[in-house]
Amino acid sequence: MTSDDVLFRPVQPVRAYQRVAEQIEERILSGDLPPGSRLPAERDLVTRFGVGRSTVREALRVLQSAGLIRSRPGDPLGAEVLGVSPDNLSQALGRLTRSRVASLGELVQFRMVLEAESNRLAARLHTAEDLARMQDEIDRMAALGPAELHAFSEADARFHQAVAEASGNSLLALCARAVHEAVVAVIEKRIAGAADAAAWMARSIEHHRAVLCAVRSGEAEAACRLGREALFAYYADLVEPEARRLLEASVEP
Amino acid sequence: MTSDDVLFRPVQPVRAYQRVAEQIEERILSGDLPPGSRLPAERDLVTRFGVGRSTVREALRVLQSAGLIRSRPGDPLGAEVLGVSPDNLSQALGRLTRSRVASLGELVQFRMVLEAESNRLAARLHTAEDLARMQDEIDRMAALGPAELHAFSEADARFHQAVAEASGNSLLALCARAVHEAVVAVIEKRIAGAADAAAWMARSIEHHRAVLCAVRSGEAEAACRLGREALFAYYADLVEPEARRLLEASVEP
DNA sequence: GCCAGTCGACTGGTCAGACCAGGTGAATTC
DNA sequence: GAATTCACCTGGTCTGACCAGTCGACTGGC
Repeated sequence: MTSDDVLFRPVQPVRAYQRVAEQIEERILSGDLPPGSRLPAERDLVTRFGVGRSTVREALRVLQSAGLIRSRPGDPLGAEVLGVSPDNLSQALGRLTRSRVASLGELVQFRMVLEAESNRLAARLHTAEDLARMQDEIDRMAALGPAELHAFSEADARFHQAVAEASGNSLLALCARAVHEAVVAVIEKRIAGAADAAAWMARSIEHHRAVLCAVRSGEAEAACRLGREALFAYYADLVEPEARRLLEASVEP
Repeated sequence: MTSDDVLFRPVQPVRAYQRVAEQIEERILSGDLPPGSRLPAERDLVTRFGVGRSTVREALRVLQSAGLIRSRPGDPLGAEVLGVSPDNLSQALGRLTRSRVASLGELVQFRMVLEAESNRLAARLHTAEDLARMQDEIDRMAALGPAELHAFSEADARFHQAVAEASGNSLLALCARAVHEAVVAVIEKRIAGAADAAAWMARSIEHHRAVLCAVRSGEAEAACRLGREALFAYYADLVEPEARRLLEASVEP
């Protein structure tokens, strides 16, 4: 009796650089090499692992492209351990959209899902500090003039970030941020050409106040619905026409 | 008047391997190098880019670790272009959980969000082929004995994959798969030690039938709720006790 | 004594050349 | 015609070298 119908699995050769990268990654993920600590110099690693320098360097490149370490030429302390960051996540999402595997419509719909759920959970699990952070960002947005669109958009991002973190799920928050970034990267130029920035900003502030109100009073479903509707209102006209149907399926009650 | 308060931004030197990697990545993402096509040999790239071989190799390592290409020693055709894959996504998610940035509870809750939304959208947008695929996988699961847990779990994954693809949002499907894989990677050993595999499998099939039924008849909210409840039922006892509160906030109506 | 400049010993980034094991396909042999 | 051999090319690895940049200790002048 075998729980699998394959007795032997095909085994692919493991490259030397891969084993080096795995060992170092294991040390980082296990917390043995905390963020801020330093790796030994490359020429040190060469003797420790018993491999050539190119092998060590390829391993370090892999770790660096995963955002786990950062190296700077001339640094006598060696490469710096960065720990796990969400940059890799947003990078992967960005690739998916740039390669047309995922369209802008799908990206926006995905953001609707994440933000709506963030709102719902935030309404149930928020703390007083969370509410204060959200209020702060709204105040900051309200204080900005129509020419400061970039700063406005950053405050907007921080507001949504605060909501996502209030949800208590850091994974949700990280993904929401990555998707937000990906959407902004795609759509930034289109939104900049919009006609009446002032009206758009006023409406946006209005919406954020409504969300905060729903979150504060614990109306989970209302907060959830508000998030969906707002994204639909902002982006429905910017996505591909055939993607509108997708978005409509998401907002329809 | 500047929309940014910084006139000059700090500029970090761009490494040679980075520019090489960017050029190749650009070609892949733009569709210029479709999946299945081949990159020139390394020694070719050396002359084309005018850099050393180690530089080319480090660039290829970065692309390979991002899942964009795959190289095999001795292949006279050169590295193979794989296109964008979700492997990178699930790898990043796995790192987040392994490094305790995200707990298992958060991972499961995130999966609840994605699957519930997949169910909801699938109920609204499914096609006849989608329904057939789901039915197929349920039949396959029902035909398996209690000893074939691994095959059962794979069919289960394919069922959820079919639902996610029926949602019409490929990004949602990719992320759902990545999260599913990450959950399985963490929890596989715990679930294998569960007492009555047969009862567990029967209950699982029952649940999948209920989801399919709701999707087929277009009951979006019911399908959504079923997804949440099922995940709660399966995993609530396996996550950290303090994470139960998170999950309860997700299922509570 | 203190500060500024110099210098040397590192660092990572890059290159060139070499060797190896493995795969391919054409030439060779039966 | 089929099986075998073999030259050639692939990616993987190692070595040794050089460069530019960084840092710290040393040394000069004030």
